[in-house]
Amino acid sequence: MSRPTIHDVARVAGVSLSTVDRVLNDRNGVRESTQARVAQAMLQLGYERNLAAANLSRRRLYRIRFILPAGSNAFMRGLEARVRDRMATAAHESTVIEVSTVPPFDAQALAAELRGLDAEEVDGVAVVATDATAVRIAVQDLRDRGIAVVTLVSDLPSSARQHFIGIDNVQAGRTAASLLGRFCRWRSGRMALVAGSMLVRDHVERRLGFEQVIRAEFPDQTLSTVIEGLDDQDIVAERLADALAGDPDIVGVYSFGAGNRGVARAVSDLSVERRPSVVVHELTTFSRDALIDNVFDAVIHQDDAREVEVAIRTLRALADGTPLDGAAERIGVEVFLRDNLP
Amino acid sequence: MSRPTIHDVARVAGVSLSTVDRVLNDRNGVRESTQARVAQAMLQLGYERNLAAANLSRRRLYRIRFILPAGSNAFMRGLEARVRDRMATAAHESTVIEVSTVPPFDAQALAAELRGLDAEEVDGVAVVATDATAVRIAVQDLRDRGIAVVTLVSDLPSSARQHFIGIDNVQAGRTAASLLGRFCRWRSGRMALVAGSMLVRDHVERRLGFEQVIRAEFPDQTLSTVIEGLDDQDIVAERLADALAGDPDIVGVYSFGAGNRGVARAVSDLSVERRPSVVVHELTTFSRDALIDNVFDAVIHQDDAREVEVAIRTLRALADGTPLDGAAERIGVEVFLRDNLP
DNA sequence: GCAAAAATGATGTACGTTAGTCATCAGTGA
DNA sequence: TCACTGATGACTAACGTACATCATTTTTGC
Repeated sequence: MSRPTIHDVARVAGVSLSTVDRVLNDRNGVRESTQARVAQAMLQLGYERNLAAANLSRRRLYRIRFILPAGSNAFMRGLEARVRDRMATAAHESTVIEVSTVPPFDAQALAAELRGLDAEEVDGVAVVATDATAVRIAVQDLRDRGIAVVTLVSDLPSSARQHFIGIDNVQAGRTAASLLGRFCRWRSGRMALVAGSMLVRDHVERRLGFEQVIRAEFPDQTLSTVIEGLDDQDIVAERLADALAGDPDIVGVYSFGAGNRGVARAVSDLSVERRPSVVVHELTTFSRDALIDNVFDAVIHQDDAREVEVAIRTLRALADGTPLDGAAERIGVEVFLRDNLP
Repeated sequence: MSRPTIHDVARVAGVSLSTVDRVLNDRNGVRESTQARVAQAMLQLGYERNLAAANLSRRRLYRIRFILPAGSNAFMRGLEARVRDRMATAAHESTVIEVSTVPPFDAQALAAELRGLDAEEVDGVAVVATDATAVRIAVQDLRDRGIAVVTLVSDLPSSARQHFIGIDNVQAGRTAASLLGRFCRWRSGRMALVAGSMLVRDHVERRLGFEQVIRAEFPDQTLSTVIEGLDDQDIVAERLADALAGDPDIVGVYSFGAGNRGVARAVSDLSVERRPSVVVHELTTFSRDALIDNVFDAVIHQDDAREVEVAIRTLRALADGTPLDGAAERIGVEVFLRDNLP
């Protein structure tokens, strides 16, 4: 009928409620043989603890900390906004969310912030990682202190983080190439790449993926050198305009850093026939408009609201040892054209 | 500090717990003036009922019924599998999921099934709607009896259903056109359309969206007549092969019904240079492989697992009158290329 | 001003679990 | 046999809410 309770388990195992409780919350002072009996009863009944009741009783709070880079990066500020949007709802689910920001690209600052976290105050951390050894050590330390850690948006490979929540950037680059390659299949030429800074791992990966696919599958297309736009729209506009002016064979542009406005300016200056196909990253009000105006052809996107949601769910699941469905929580590389905009 | 409880509300309003309870669960026998005092206290404290505790106390079960078309439609069987996958997890969230199937395209049978639902046994229904008046009436009737209704995958416009959970099929068609138009921008020709049956609303909408965009934005491309494949791969293969043989100018194929295998067979027979760009619907193991083999260029997809998830969340929210975030629950038109496959 | 009716309070039990205290009992070693 | 230890049981209060019962107060109609 309805789900079995600890009472049922106690009855079936022939022990008292207290003993079941002792086993369940593995407190000490239970003989192995009776532990086994209780475990057997649970198995037999298919007992599963009622988390809602348990949390009510122990007044559990899930305390989650998001650590994001400070600064003017539009994506990060959007992400922070999503986190803050989520706070109110989280309260209903007895989870307290806090956000802190650290100087971007500063591994020491990030490591220090992580070190400052206390297991008495935080159950889990979602961190936009800067890839450095100091950070890896800090993460390991957090785990040792019993704090769950997931990386968000930007991963920290071969560290002690329990999950990575974000897109596969190589795949993103491949997807862009797959699109641009097809867009330009019947007019071959050169593909221009616009990066933010090649010092950022994400950008390196996107480029890698892009070049892989263009080389392997679209041999008619050649790659021009990478334009470093430093995530600044004016610099992007200027350098890309130069490139386009200097090379009339550029039929495709893939911009995988910030500075979409700069890309749009440089492209719009060209006559419609000479315009390259353009793929950029991150759907924003601006890139959205550019899609609608047919200045951009496609936008590669990661759903930040979903990333936040998944981070919270993952950390909660880690906190109470619940299994979670990896496939369902996957963050995919999304493709937006002007016609499937949300 | 922590969230206020009914005790706090009672204290602040200067009434007893019983009275707060009466107001909260609007039982009768409370003077308007004191109702107002209690409401005022709640407002002042920002009281919000602890759903977990309430549900525990009243042993609430959310009873949800999915009603899907029977038959061999692969998408529907996949959807059903997703629902069944979700059942186990749902038990932990005190929700009981049931599935029933009805003969496809049979409005009377569906209406009868809906009529047979009892509010004593079901709180909410997620139904893949067949578009007919009988069904509309049955839905209105369900609502009158206090049962929540959402439509899934296929909508029932201007009915009493509270939400539609699925993709916008016009948008899906537009997206396909946007892709194919770009894929074939530099080699203009004819676009072939492969439908299942034009009697199904979804297919009509997809075609509509597709033609809109091709006409408006890709005037170089012309549309060939629609091939009706009747969702049968052999028929699709034969008719499409005929069309391709008869018209060497076909540069793009958009198939928006079932029968992807047939599309693949017809296309694969052509030499690589003569092959059109191909966009189809629904990511399955087959269409996935076809993407990888470069037989299909893109797949338009709706995430069935997500649809199930959202349906459950929506019905639960409707059951306890919680607001829900429309934007977050939106089902988007997804685009898959061989390089962003999950 | 009185009885009847309506509104409110007081109290207890329940939901399934956590967590504590204290008592009991069996087995241990000396 | 004694004192001691470890395992177990019995009981209680609590988490925040729902719901029922009965007693008490206030309001209403006359």
